[in-house]
Amino acid sequence: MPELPEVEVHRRHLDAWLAGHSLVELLFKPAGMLAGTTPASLETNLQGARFLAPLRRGKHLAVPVAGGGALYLHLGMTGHFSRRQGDEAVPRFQTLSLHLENGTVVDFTDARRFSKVGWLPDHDVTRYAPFNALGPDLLLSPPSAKELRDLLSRTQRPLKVALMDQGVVAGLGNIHASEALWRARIHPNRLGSSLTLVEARQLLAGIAATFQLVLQDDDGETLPYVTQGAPNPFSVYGREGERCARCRKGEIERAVQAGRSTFWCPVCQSSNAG
DNA sequence: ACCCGTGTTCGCTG
DNA sequence: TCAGCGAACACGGG
Repeated sequence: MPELPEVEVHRRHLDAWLAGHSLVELLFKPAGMLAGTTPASLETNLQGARFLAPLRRGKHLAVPVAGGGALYLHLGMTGHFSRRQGDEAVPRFQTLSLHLENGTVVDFTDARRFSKVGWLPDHDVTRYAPFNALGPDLLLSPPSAKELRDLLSRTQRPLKVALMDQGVVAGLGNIHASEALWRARIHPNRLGSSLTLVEARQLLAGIAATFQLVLQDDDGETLPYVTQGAPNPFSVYGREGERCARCRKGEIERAVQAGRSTFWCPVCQSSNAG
């Protein structure tokens, strides 16, 4: 369930579950593979591996292994990690299972199978694709307002679309891009090149706040996503036709940009809709 | 049965 | 070169 904050929650889980532990058995049902990785090469490289502290950049994860190299993971649309004891049933949608020396098993499940798994040849994963193509990580090393404005000023695309380009800034997906723009009171259709310094500052605050909604709510298992049957935790996402919770005047609108649904309040976010 | 979808990539067109 | 569009990937859920 992955945009940056959800992936960060998964990284914390992997840190608690994997770091310092060794692999005794690998079960792998090939889903998407990182270019250059084959199932056989992954199994060879992971044989008996001892895992170190996992790292995240944007929505990408890497778990370095003692002695060199790292397991690469991307959750796609529906990737999820869970943990069980070795004698418990294999979860539905399993794509990867890491059996550890302490008797626990860490499973990677992915119903929709858009996830990717791979092997990176070095601990310095940022040297390699896909890490080397990412813009600044919006949680770990967020740009300054000026840097963000400069990054966005290079494009004539709508802000919502530019913000989702992982090469511009890394971590925002379809939900949090709409949410952050709503918090910053900026219309999603504004061109990246039109963003002012003040607006860039508002946008950074909006991004931080929208991420915080997920990170502070981390109870270890459930993440606030709309598809879980829980009430929609978001302010505009999935709320087309509803009254804006902030101004109580606008009715949330929905439009498709770059093939993805964008939601916004036409009253709060009216600035130069362009 | 139909439509939608948290991500990413590729090909085509203007 | 850039931007926009549609499709593709594969499958569950409303």
